[in-house]
Amino acid sequence: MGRAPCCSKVGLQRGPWTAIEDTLLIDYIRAHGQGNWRYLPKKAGLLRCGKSCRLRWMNYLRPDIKRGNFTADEDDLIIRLRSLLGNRWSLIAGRLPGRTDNEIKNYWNCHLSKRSKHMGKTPEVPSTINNKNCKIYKPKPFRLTSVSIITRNHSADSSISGPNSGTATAQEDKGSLASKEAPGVPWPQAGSAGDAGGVLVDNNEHDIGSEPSSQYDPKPTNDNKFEKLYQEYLQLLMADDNVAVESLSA
DNA sequence: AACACTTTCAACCGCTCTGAT
DNA sequence: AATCAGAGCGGTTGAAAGTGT
Repeated sequence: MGRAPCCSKVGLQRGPWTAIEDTLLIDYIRAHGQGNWRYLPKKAGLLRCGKSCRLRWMNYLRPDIKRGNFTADEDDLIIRLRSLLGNRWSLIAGRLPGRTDNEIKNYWNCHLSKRSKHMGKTPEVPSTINNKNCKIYKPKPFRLTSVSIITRNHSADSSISGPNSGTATAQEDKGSLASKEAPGVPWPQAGSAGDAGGVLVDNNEHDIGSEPSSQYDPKPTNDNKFEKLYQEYLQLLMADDNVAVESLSA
């Protein structure tokens, strides 16, 4: 499945972005919304490849990005989530409003990984996590299709993924900014599109969920069953500190 | 003040995914 | 079924900033 590079590097600007470039990108996205990254730079008058534009927007220019130091709570959450999810930074970012996967990844590499070592905790991901009646297998990341968007709060119409969800599908991205950041839909009330992962099994090791068959399996075999299990998984993830504690001490 | 070393983080790269044709 | 375009993810890089000597 060979394909050409995302852009011809000839004549394209690289390296740090200038204020003028930032302004061009912001203005364009404000007017036309994000998506179509391949053609966006041309239309916006930028000598950048689409990939570079997307990265700049996602990691730096987006209005909802939170700046400043990580709080102790965020530190704790990152450590716990990483112990559960591994280096799935986009999934982790989906649970930290205003933080980007890149930022969290950098923060982990610079601060938290060292701290974890100092504390004598092994940040490595356990193969399984025991909890009461079920285990959660280390989830494999997969991109979520529009079919499998499942919200954290069960609301029927809240299938709007947070703007922080780096795993939104191309289809979702083609929606306007306005639709994603609509008033009254405060991020992050809905589950991040990318954070649907994990497989639940019962104590007899029966797979009661749907083991993704490939690294990015987007299609649960049974939507209702999957949704129920996924909600359980989310509850465990969000509410049960023991999960993180056990996983760290495993 | 000047230099060396370390840390931080924005940006890039390569890969794999989904959806359309 | 095969191919391609568009997109997202995670690992890595390297320049700038910070710190120590």
